[in-house]
Amino acid sequence: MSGEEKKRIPKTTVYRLSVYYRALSNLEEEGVDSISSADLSEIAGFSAAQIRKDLTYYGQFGRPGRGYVVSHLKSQLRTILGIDRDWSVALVGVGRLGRALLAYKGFRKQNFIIEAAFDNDPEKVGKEFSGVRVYHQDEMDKVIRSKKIEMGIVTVPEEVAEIIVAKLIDAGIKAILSFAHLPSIFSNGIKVNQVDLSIEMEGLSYYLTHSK
Amino acid sequence: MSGEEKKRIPKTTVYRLSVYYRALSNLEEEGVDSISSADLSEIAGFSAAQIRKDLTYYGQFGRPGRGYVVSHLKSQLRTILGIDRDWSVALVGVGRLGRALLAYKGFRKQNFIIEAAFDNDPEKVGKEFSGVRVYHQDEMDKVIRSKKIEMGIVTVPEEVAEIIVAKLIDAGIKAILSFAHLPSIFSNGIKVNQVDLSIEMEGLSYYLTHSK
DNA sequence: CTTTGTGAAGTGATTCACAGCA
DNA sequence: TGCTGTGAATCACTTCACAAAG
Repeated sequence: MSGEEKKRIPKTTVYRLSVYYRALSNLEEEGVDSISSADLSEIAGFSAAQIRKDLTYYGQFGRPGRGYVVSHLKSQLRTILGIDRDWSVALVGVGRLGRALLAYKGFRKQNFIIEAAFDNDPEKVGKEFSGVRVYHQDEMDKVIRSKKIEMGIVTVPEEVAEIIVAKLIDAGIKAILSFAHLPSIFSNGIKVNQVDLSIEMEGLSYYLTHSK
Repeated sequence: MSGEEKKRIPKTTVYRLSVYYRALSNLEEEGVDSISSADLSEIAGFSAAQIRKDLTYYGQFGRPGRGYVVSHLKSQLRTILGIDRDWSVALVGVGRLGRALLAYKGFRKQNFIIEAAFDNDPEKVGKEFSGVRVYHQDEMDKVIRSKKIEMGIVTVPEEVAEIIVAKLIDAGIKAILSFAHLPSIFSNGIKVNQVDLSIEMEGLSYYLTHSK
């Protein structure tokens, strides 16, 4: 009754917002405090009209004759993109790649906080890697629910990836980043992001990672 | 004079072909040898008409009344997607994440062969990790050219990522997968894939990884 | 004068629906 | 009968162009 949508937002708009966000972050570091859609267009690689249209789906952030205030627009985009808060994450599979990702600072920088890791190797259970405690896989459901974890990173061998993903979904997780191949479809509306090197060169071009 | 295009192929078609390819791989493992666009639609999550349209941009692979032969279509897609041959890859930054990726078997499975690694730490130069020789970063240009390497994986700290990417481009590399944040635009027509955790949940949805 | 925000126009992508083949 | 391949129709997205605001 109340939540009425105004306009149809194109599917690719949110992706472009993330590009604008990154461009603005760079501009802010360079000390630029205001920018026009025309100038942002040069940096972000989308047309000025496109940028203005994308932004006005969410509000009026600019001022005619002046352009957009970098810090203000950036913070608006943080809210729109949902990166204005922390996301709690669990990592399953504390192998070589798993441990590297636990140590990888990039996640934390983007407000993804890894709260727990899981493995079925008794050697690893109870230990900490990069400050993250490893639990046994049997405890997945319990720990994920009690810590209210929202997202899972899957770095287990391909053979078991599908089972792990099913377990994560059962535990109520809302998004998954998988480094193993998975069947394309999980029905429950869960998004599985698959990190999967594909090709983006010589005229060929498809997404290296995609989401369904 | 000779290379005349027939039809305009939508930008997202190639991405969808990669989804079809993965679905077909699973079907082949399950012993399915023939499938209709309607059934593939169920698995791949795109409409049957969409699937037929996408495929006919590249040829006529099906038979009326019968559908598509899984093994045949799969091999056609391999060719279209450019994954019917090996791609030679260099990895720059033999840190924790770099070594994990060197050990990661997923790349080789997709015909990405890591031919060389680079680091500026004298301790690492000359050593091998997972069978890959580490060279000094000063040798990047020479090694990449002599081994005819086409793609680079960047796992260096964020501060130097931009310089490394510039060097790779100078060395003639055609595609880059970067785990560090980078400015949005590299002009030379090089594709930079940035692995960059973003959000794909609760109505929010943008690409975890994107390419420009 | 500069630049936003936005309806209208134009372009591009998807779905429809069916002729034709197996 | 079953299903592909494809023009035509529909739907979605982007660009144009300009009124209004600073």
